[in-house]
Parts: sequence; C-alpha cells; structure tokens
Amino acid sequence: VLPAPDFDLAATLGSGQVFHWTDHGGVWWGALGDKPMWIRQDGCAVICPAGAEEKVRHFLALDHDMAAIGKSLSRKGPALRRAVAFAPGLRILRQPKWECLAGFITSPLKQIAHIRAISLTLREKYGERVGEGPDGRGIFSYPEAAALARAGESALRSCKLGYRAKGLAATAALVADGRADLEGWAALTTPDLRLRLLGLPGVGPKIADCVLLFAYGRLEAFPVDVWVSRAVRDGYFDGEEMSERAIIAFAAKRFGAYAGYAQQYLFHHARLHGSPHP
DNA sequence: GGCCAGGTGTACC
DNA sequence: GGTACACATGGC
Repeated sequence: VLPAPDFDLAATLGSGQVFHWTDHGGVWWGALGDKPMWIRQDGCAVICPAGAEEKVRHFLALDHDMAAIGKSLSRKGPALRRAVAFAPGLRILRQPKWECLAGFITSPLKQIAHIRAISLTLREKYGERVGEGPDGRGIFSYPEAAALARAGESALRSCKLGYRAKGLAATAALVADGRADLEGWAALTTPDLRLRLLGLPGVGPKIADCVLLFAYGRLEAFPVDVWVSRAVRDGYFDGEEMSERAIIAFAAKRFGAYAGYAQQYLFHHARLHGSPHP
C-alpha cells in the first residue's frame, strides 16, 4: 500500500502515455519492465504486489509535488485551468526508455487504440511471456531492441505498423548494438538529449519530446500533436494558425519548467472532453 | 467513402 | 529557417 494523494490511476494509465496497461474491473494489469504487475487505487492509496512498492512508486511518479504543479499551472490561463480541473490527479509517468521510444515510433498518424493494438501484438510475437492476467491471457514484456532488430522491417510491417516499421527496425538496430545508448544518454542536458533522439530514424520533434517527458522525466518538454496544437491555438490565440515551433516556444515561455504537465492536461482534456472543432 | 488519427522524411526553395 | 507531399492502417 502506497500513499497517493492527488492521484488518479485511471487517468494516468489511460491518457496515452503508455499503450498496454489494461483495466480489469478497477485493477490495471501490465508489465513493468520484465515483471508482471497489477496496480489498483483505493482512495488516496495505491495497492500493488508486496515488494513492488518502490518500483511502482517510481513508475507512477508518486513523488511529484502535484499540489505545487497544479497550483502553478492553474494560474496560466482559463484553458489550462479547466484542463487541470478535469483530471487533477493525472501524472507524468517514468517509463522504461526503450519501451517508451519504440511505442511512440509506432504512433504517427494513428489513434491510441491502434497504437495499443500494435504494442500488444509486438509483445506477444517478440516479447517474453512473464505472467498471466486475470482473464487467463498472458502478460508479455516489451520486446528487447535486439529482438525487433532481428525481426526486421518486413516482419514488423506484417504487425500492421505500415511505413513506421522502417524507423522502428532501424532504431532498434542502433539501440541493440549500443550506438544509441538510451541509458547513458540520461546524463545529457535536455537540449543535447533531444538532439540525440532526433537523430534516430522515425523520431521527429514530437516523438523526441514525448520520450524526453515520459521516459527521461524532463518535465519541461512539450510534445505538440494535433490535439495539443488545437488546444493551445484555441485556448491562447483565438484559433489562429501557428507553426509547431511557435507553439513550443510559447509553451516554454508561458508554462516553464512544468510545460510537460501542462501539455498532458491539455491533451487529456481535449481528447476526452470533446474538441470544439467538429 | 471521405476524414481523421499523440508526424516524419524528403525534396525543394 | 519554411512549405508540399507521400506514407499504411483502422475507426467513425
């Protein structure tokens, strides 16, 4: 049992940061790295298997000071204030790096439901069966980079990845042979780390910022996708057209060190609360 | 059936 | 620096 004030498990695991956790009657099942895991919330407490508390606490970022973050961001305009109020317990997770990077490489121009389906398929085909869920189906770890590199582009294409298979296979090869040292890169400054990520096949500014935010804990990163772009333009610029660069620059200036949290609140609210655009 | 989805790479200027 | 276009697949 972990104390978890200002925390919302369903919003956190269901807000498009991770792509394989599954809700079975209030208990969320998945793999945390190579360990099978279940997590549930009971009021201001989080419950998980005995012995896994520290790992789960780290993954869920229960140490983030949500009172301070929420208070700071709620002062930055009515659009963000509404978004924070919609799901104040939403957290930015600390995900395993390769799994996060690979997951987002499969994401461009896809809906979250389909990204989920791809993640589950890759796990079953190329990951390890590490446990069993409540429905009797296996729980699988995310495939090692070497396993996806070995599979190759054409095999990955058959997992409904489409053109994204090329980038995933190429980046997997770089990670597998150490030319891309995801763990070692954690020591880099955020601008340097971002440049490294941008050098990987299939990774542009949006995915680089997702990985900075969801795997490296760089809370100032501000991934701009179609939802966030609309939310910023509608909420702060009367809907006017803006380049992605301009939106990122605005977010850095306006939202500062917690821009990543602002982003996730805006994204979650826009996606689930209905967009003003038809 | 057309439009949209957590965009990126390439070819231009 | 910006802009235009191709790119796989599935839900609605």
